[in-house]
Formats: sequence, C-alpha cells, structure tokens
Amino acid sequence: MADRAAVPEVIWARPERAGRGPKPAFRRADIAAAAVRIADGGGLDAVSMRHVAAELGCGTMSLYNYVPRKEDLYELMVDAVSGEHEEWAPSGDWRADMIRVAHQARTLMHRHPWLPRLMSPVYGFSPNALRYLEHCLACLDPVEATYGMKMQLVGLLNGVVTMYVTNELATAERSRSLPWSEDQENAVRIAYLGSQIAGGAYPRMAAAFMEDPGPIDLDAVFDMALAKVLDAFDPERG
Amino acid sequence: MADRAAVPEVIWARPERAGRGPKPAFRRADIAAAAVRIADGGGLDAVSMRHVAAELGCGTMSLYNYVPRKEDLYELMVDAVSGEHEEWAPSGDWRADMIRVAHQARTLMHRHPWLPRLMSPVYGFSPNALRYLEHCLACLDPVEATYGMKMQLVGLLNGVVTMYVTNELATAERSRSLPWSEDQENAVRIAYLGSQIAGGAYPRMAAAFMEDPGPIDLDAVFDMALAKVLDAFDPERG
DNA sequence: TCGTAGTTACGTACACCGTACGTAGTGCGC
DNA sequence: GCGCACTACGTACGGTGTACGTAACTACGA
Repeated sequence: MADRAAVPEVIWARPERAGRGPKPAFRRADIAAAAVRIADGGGLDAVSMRHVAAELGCGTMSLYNYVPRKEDLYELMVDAVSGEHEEWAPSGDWRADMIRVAHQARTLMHRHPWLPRLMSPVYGFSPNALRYLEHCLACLDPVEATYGMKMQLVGLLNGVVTMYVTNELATAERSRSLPWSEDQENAVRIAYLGSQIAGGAYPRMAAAFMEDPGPIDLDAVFDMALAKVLDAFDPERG
Repeated sequence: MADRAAVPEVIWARPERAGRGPKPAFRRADIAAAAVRIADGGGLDAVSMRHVAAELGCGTMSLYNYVPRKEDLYELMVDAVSGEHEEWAPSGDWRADMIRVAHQARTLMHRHPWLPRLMSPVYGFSPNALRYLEHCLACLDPVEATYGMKMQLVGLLNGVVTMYVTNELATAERSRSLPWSEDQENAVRIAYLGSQIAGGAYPRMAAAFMEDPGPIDLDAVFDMALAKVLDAFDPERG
C-alpha cells in the first residue's frame, strides 16, 4: 500500500511518474487543466474532487494518487494559469515593462476570476511562479536598488493588482452564490446606503455621493493607482 | 409561516425585533460575538451554523431566524470587529492620521486573522464600516482633492493593509489545516526552492537570495510600503 | 524468469456542511 | 380574545473532503 503518512512535501518535488506500477492515466497538467476549466465555468466553489474526477473521467479517489490534498489541486491551478503569463525581452524602460506586467496580470485575473482568491505567497514556489518572478526582476535590471527592494516592488505591485481585481469582481462573484441578481442586490444596498446617509450622520459620505462623477472608468482608476505606486518607487523622484 | 422567498435584502435594513411573536432570545450582536469568538479560536473554517448555534446554546436552525444565509453571518462578523476601530479627532496632519489608521487596521487584522479573507467592498455598507469610512474622510479634510480621489486613497490604503497582513499570515493560517507544522512546511519549500535555484535557470532570484539581508522586519517592511503609498497620493509632491 | 513490492484505480463509508421544510408554541395587534 | 406573524428546532437531503480496503498491474531484485 502507498505511504499515507502525514509527511510534509511540495507537490512539485514529487516525480510525475513513479518507477513501479502501471503508468498513470493523467499528467498533472491534465488535472490542472480540468480544474481550471471547471473553475472558469462554474466558479471556484464548483471545483470539488468529485467534479474534477468526473471531468477527467475517472473515479473520485483516483485523483488522490496525483494530488494528496485538495489544497494541492489549488496549487496546480494557480501554477497552470501562471503559465499563461507572456514573457518578453525587457525593453530597458522598467516603468513601461512593469505597467505591461501589471496589465497582463489584471487581464489574467479577469480571465480566471477565481485566481485572486487563490493568490497566496505560499504558491510562489511553483515553476511558473518562479519564471514569472525572474521575468519581473529582469525587467527591473535598469533600476539601481537591492534585490530585496525589487522583490518588495514586485510584491506590492502584484498585491495592488490582486486587490483591485478582487474589488472589481466582488459583486459579480458574490452574485454567483446568491438566489437573486447582482443588480437587485446592488439596488437594495444602495437604497440602504441612501437611507443611512439621509440620516445626516455621515456628512462627508453624503458630500462624496453628491459629487456624482458620472460612470466610473475602472480601467482609468486602475491605471491611476498603478502609476502612483510606480511613482512612489521611482528612484528618480524626490 | 415566515416568508422564506428569495428576496434581496440587506441584513442591516431588517429590524432586530419584529412586532409580533415571542421576543428573540438573542441580539444580532450576541450572534456576531459568538461567531467572532469561534473564528478567533479555531479559524474561519470552524465557523459553521451548527457550531455557532452550539456556542449560543440554541438549535442550529434557530439561527436562521436571525441570519437568512451564512454569508450574512460573515457580514455580521466583519461589522462587529470593525466596531473595534478606535476613532479620534483628526489632528490636522492627514499623513500622520492615515498612518495611525493603517496601523490600527493592521493590528485589528492580526487580532482577527480571519478578517482579511472576509474583506470585501460589499461589506462596506455596514454601520461600523460607514463610521470608519466617515472617520477616514474626516482625517483627510486638510487634503485638497475631490471626495472621489479621497475614497480611492482610503480604498487603496485598506487594500494594501489587507494584502500585507494576508501575506504575513499566509503560512500561519495555512498550517491550521495542515497535518504538519508550519516550520516543517517552510523547510520543505525552501529546500525545493534551493534545488530549483541551484539549476541556474533563475540567476536573479539566486542573486536575491545571496543578498541575505538578515531577518526580515515585517513592521519595517509594512511601514515602508505604507509611506510609499502615502507619498504617491501626497499633493505636495511632484 | 518469476515472485513480490510498490503503484494505480476506485468503491464504500464517515463525519461534516448549508439549509429546505414541517410542526409546535408564543404573544402582539386588531 | 381571536388570529396570525413570529420564534424555536428536529428531521432530512444533497453535497463536501478524504480514510481505508481491495483488486489489478508492472518494474525491479533474485
């Protein structure tokens, strides 16, 4: 029987093919792809071991030959979509390169709306995560700073992107598990907010909603925040 | 029988005490406190309807008289701990005030490590969230900017705090659901990282880990990121 | 070459989850 | 004081992750 002891391991250190026994029916990439397909279509909550196994056409428990815990399935998923990051030869303009990186990350998260929820530094060791990080560092070669500082910049940038997309998707993803529509929910919340503001207890919020800047351009908001963060790290500024 | 139809509603708009019938055994605050107690002690995954009901000493299904869905229980929890935010008269130095706000938020999230996972703009309508936001805006009164811009600053700041604490807590919270210790897991991951770096495929990451800046001071890292974000929004800079 | 150990495959079973629904009892509004 | 909205809560259903046992299969050591 296989060793089922609770021994710490990273899934990437485990060989895809063991020496003995019949040859595995799937590769890790197949499993990750199936899980990603399900998550893209039905949301992260639709990703269950039974569901993924069914998508692959095998028994539920067979999955556990490839993935010791469901957590590891998540790790496979994050790595799989991290592989969609396009890389390029650094242009020499680190600011432009970082903006491109950030835009790409945002696009990726919009394509896979479950990604922000799974973003975690503990997944930063996967093969594609390492490639991505190395690429970011390469883009930052022109910057005069320690690698520690560069890592912080990359981390902060990724975090800001994750956060913005999380907020952009919040109501949409929430409505997936709700028995009524996103618009209905929003209307009710706005109505409640209005009633609270009308009480006069929140004068500045009232003023804020009086401003009425028209429809919000999420792309512009994102670009502005991005620019500000890059400004803050620009060594050529005060 | 009560109306069980799937009608959109905000829990805050529902009156605590209905006109008819026996008087409720609990207040919303009791329920929120019980859930927070459980989450603080056993992690967010320990918060189940059965568990919370047991903590309160009532039947599981009785909870649904107060909280239509589990999601709403989460909303109660976030509001409850948001009430722990201390408020003060703005000092006139908006930068100092925002730093204090950020530090307080970080402390709060360390006290309730499940908070970052529940942070969502859709919970921004709760009573205590509104009070918090109004207080932030009050601290920003000295700043010459539109309320829209101020809201963005507050949002970005909260997001950055959330993100940093999420990362700070990531391995600790993860180890809660793992059958081995955090240190063991870290050791295995670092070992794997070392083996990958030794391959020579990631020269910059190798260099980064050669730098060896000694033990990382998380507080200092946080403060630096915070300062940079505030710099980015400072109208007195370039 | 052959036995055997290690592997794959997977059905069954268990504990737990959110919650739909039915029923009984309570007390306010008419 | 009647009726009804509300509280309370037991039961039950369909889902979850996964421990464990068993059967089939293959590469290696003898």
